[in-house]
Amino acid sequence: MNSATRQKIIEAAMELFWVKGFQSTSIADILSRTQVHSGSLYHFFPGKQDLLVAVLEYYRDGIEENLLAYAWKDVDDPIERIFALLNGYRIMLVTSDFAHGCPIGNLALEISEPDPKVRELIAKNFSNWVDAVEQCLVDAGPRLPADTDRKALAEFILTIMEGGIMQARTHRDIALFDRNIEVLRTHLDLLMREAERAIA
Amino acid sequence: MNSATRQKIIEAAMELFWVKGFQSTSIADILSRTQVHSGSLYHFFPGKQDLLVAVLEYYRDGIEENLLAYAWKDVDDPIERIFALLNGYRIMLVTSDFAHGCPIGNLALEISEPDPKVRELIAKNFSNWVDAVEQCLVDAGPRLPADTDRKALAEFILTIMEGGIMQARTHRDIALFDRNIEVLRTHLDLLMREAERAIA
DNA sequence: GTCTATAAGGTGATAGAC
DNA sequence: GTCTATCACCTTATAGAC
Repeated sequence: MNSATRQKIIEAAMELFWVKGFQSTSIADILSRTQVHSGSLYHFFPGKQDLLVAVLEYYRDGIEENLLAYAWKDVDDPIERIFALLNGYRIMLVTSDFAHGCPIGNLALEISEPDPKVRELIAKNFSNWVDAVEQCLVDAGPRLPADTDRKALAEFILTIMEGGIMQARTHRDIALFDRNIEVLRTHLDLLMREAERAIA
Repeated sequence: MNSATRQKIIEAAMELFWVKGFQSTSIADILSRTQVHSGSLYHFFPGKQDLLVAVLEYYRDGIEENLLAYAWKDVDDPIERIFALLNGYRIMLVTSDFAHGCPIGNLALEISEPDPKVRELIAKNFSNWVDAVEQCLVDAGPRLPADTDRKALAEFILTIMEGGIMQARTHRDIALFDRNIEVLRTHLDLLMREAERAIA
């Protein structure tokens, strides 16, 4: 069942979990931001954990239209799509003055003893992201060496995004992120050069 | 000023922050684990934040003897020292059944509005780690291309460590970490091959 | 430096009228 | 579905004797 109130709660919780984290966001924070009252919130969500689950489901269901469609609307080249996606996170870091990191990555490290449902939803969010990047690498076809493990490389790219955000936020310096992306660029260039050599 | 009680508190807090996170660790948790009473704890640490600062200073001051000396005691080759260091985190993940991630990385993402002292200490812990890896890359000398930015590459390696741990913990599957390290290995191999070609 | 007792406020969650 | 009122608990932190 869906309703405007329910949706409003999810979106407020999403924003607050993103910026403050799950533990540091109180139910009172969400109530005051939404102008919803406690009774309504608990009508939709039996507990705070259930709200977290709903937020993670919302991310999971929206990756295509909220993230990928936006990042890729002007980019067709599969390799450049990867960098366009990464650049989306860069813009988010800069425009939020480092308040917004990766919402999933934050939760992944914060939730130490997650109930299985939460952990699996975080994992699913990661693997959907990895699948999308893997598809780019598959679409790059013979530009990469034939024996390149494209899934492993896609996981590697998620790792770089997460680690790059972590370092950039900690130092409050986007150059950390940029240098990480540059090294990734070097790596892909080296792979593509290898592939060219194999053909020649 | 230092005392056995103070040290006992720091070590308990370190372990608890590591496993449960900072917010989720209560003062009562620390008191019950140490058998110290509230009055003593607040005698040494005016507030919970000050305890966090002390823990981060403890990490910062111990990186050489608690982390590097151990990881490198049987390894001299500078490139292999990097993989030995990374393997230390791998062992930690496996032996703790994914309870222990990177203590600094966890805090880096959990603390959203850190007071400046906390953020700077986290940054210092990161940069000390990066400096150590950078030194390995410098020591690798001509095995890497002359124009390789060794600082940027060291930052990249920290990123991979952090992102690899994040993914492995989320999926509760060490293979995620291993595949990340394998791609890094490929990257360094490609760089070393480039360097050889430049000489020839 | 350590102990006991306790304060002051925030937390997630509930009851029950409407 | 929404509102008000409120509970029971846990949190960080303090007071003051020893």
